[in-house]
Amino acid sequence: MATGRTHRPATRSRGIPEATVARLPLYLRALTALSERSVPTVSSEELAAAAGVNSAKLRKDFSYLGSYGTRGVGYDVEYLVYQISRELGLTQDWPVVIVGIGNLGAALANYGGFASRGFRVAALIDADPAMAGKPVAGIPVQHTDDLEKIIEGNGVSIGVIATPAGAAQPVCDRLVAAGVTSILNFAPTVLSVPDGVDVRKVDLSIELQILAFHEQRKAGEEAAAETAAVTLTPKEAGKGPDGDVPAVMPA
Amino acid sequence: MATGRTHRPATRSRGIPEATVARLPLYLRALTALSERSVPTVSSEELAAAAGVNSAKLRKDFSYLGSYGTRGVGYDVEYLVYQISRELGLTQDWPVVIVGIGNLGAALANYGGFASRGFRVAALIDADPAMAGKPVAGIPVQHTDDLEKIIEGNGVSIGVIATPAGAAQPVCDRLVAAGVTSILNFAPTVLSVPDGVDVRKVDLSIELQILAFHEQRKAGEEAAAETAAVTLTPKEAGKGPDGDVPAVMPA
DNA sequence: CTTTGTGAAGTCGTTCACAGCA
DNA sequence: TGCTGTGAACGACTTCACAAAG
Repeated sequence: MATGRTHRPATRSRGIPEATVARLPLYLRALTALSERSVPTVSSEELAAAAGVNSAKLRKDFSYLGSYGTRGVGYDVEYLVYQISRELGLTQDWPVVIVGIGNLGAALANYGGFASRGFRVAALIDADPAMAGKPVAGIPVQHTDDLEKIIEGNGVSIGVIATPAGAAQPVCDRLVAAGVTSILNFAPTVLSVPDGVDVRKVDLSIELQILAFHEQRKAGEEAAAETAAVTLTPKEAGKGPDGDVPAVMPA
Repeated sequence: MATGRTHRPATRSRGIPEATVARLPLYLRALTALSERSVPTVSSEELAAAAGVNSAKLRKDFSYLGSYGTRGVGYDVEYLVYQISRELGLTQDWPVVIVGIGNLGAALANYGGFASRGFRVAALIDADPAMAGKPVAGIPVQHTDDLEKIIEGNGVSIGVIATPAGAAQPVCDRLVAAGVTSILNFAPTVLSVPDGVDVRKVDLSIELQILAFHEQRKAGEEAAAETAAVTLTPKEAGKGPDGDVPAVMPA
């Protein structure tokens, strides 16, 4: 997961498990596609396949929202779209600011997926005075000096941080002080925020590292299949599983 | 979390839980920062704070790797950096290709976090013939036609998909056929891949939707605190928790 | 007969709390 | 004494399997 929450003791929000909440957007996306193809109903089996989960999980997830299906038939697509949208709070408009208009910030500003789901890019903010006034994705970039004014003037409660790592915490502090209570962080840093503020992080490098781990493991398995138990029995080959002796030793 | 795996029955790789693997890059980042400041040792408490987790979890995580600490003292920073790097497979070089050089693809190509951790952008690939030859982040973009040649010629096993949703599955199929076994997917689609191929996805829109859910909940709680139990008892207020009556009704 | 909704069982992950070691 | 390493308790999430409903 390129993602994860920070802080906060995993409270069950309105009785809906966090894991379920994280899948609702997935179901919504699949349902929207069906809706566009004018499909009237889906079974849990079909929808689960489209969303990439198994059907038992999907039914359990939906059971937290209520009894929205019809036994022997399935789920009404339009109705489910509405219910999930409402549950996720997408029936209202969410003004969002993006701070840090580098490559990534510009990519985010141009990303179509925002607008389509109730999110509106209310402002782009950057610390570089040379950027000020320049339009990115049709929106003029504003200077960091006006951050508080922008947040308060637009009633923004969701902020996206796409600054370099060093700038992230100060920006975060200012966003929070100005009233932002949800932050999506793309900077490779741990942000500390007061209680009541949600932080979600996306870290590209972390995702790749997780893939590398599994990739390495695949390679190791192939090798192991060839050399098939030469010296050690597969089970219990000494404590700390060392490969080669490292150059550095512990104190 | 902006992330999540697709397919595959959550196999415990080399005995290390998936949840632990996902946190190793976090520890590594914190340790690298300490290393740059020439800090020789850290306690689980300090390191946990820097990584944004609690110390019990950190110790448990490390216990899966081996006994790398010293009781009464803590962990040797350099030694741990080495051990975690090795465990994640970062002591080797991972050539990576990025397919789809739009705003996001360009941002990824320019992202410094890759090179710093053993990942090397081996090639940039785009379907637009007009892009071919143009340098992005100092690397010339190549045309999709040569995808297989590029993958095989560079021994690439990790691919990043940053194409529009519609192009993602075909691109994925070609990557896999050419030998890629790990994919980082930024396109908002569920990719289907054969067994043995890992897919991780990053979906910006999904992250925002999860934030919106919690944001909405916060607003609801404030309102509830004011109107304090007017009509319904907090517990059991009828089955499906409806807000307003929807425009569409179920079949 | 088909497909949902859900208790019960099972699996995985986190936290506690303390024995063990330096 | 201080801090790690870890069994054991706990809690969250998933899967099973079937009763209930259309």
